[in-house]
Amino acid sequence: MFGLADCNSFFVSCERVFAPFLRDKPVIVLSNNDGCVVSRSKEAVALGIRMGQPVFQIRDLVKANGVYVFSSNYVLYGDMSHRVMETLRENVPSIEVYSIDEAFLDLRGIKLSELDLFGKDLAYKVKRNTGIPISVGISHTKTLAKIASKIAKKDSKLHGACFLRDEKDIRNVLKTFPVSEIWGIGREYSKMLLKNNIMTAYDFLLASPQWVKEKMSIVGLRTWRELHSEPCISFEESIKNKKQICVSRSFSKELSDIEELSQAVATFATRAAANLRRQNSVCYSIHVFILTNQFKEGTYPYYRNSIVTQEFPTDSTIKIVKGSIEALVKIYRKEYSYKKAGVVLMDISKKDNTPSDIFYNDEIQKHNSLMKTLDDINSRFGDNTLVTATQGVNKLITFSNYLSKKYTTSWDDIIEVKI
DNA sequence: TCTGGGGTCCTAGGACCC
DNA sequence: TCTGGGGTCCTAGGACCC
Repeated sequence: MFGLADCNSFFVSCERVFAPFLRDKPVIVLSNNDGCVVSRSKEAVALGIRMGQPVFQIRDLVKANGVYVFSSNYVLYGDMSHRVMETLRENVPSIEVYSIDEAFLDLRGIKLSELDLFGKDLAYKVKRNTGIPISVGISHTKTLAKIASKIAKKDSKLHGACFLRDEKDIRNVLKTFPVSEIWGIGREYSKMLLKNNIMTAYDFLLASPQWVKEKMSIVGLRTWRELHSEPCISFEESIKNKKQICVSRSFSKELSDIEELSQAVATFATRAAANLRRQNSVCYSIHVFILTNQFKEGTYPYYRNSIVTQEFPTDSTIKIVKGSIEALVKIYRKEYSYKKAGVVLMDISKKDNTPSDIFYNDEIQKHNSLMKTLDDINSRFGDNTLVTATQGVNKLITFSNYLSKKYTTSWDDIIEVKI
């Protein structure tokens, strides 16, 4: 049996832990730059606020209904996520962390007859230990467990957990479950299925496997089989290394100066390089992209990207910053103003697998020890203690006008809260 | 000038997830 | 005025090789 533990309105729930009066109030959390809605409380959903909706479209609604608004506080959410995962880990043989607010559960060793109660108890423990409400779904496959957790979320009588076991029960649930809400079926496939008169998960179940494969490739077929209780997606205990590492941001104002743009790109490159070293990998290619404001009327969006490939694979911030600036210079045109930029590291491999003679190279050895020192200092004294000269000392300008405190990780904020 | 059959690798684009 | 950021996988088509 597969379990799925899914935090309810995770970012909103994190804010509520430290501001309990927000319980039962409409609350939303915004994306970077306070651009879009990325988390909504039940009450906010009821007001018709959509996931991903741009904030400026709902200004009046927010004002009229006293919706509480937060900028995203990733330091807080990351720490709270960690706490939730710890409680899960203490209670099951192993977990697969699937995203910041979700984990699949390995339920080996728990009797079938006790699983439903076990799920409810797990939800209770997580709420008690962390303050975060979760929904637990349990069934024969990951896809069905996902559905079960959604059922648990919708029906408060289930007390946080739903166990889908018998074939007959599963079919009854699928009959009322919209096909568009199935894990693995997104907007495009939903449209196609609806056109073919497939509205519910049960309708999809009845489609022929040949038809599903023809229309949705083997990925769609896998979903179909999972709904038939045949496990196709396995439990992945270990965290896999990333095959590409991307750091990108929109700017709060448009940038046209190459100096400003270089500082931003150098900052992205620096973060990406640190992530690369954290997973003990090296990369060959550095991909940089820039784009103008795609929403501006009367102008064509300008998008350019370029890739710089290194002679030897590297994890050095210095080399990666240098490469990304080289790439930027190739695509930069001074007549445009840019709204967004990003750096993607590609052709990633494990550092240990790199032919060792490369690392006898003096220069690379120097970079290795320099990067180790840089990482040590930045982890002790904060991320921007040491930076490259290209990056400059100016912080990236982004909006976050509704930021809460770093309640769980910053001494200053903790002291302030106590007072 | 036209003519075959098979294989691999790479890339772009499209779908999906949170 | 204001529109997020970070990933994965699959497929089709082209280049290239023998």
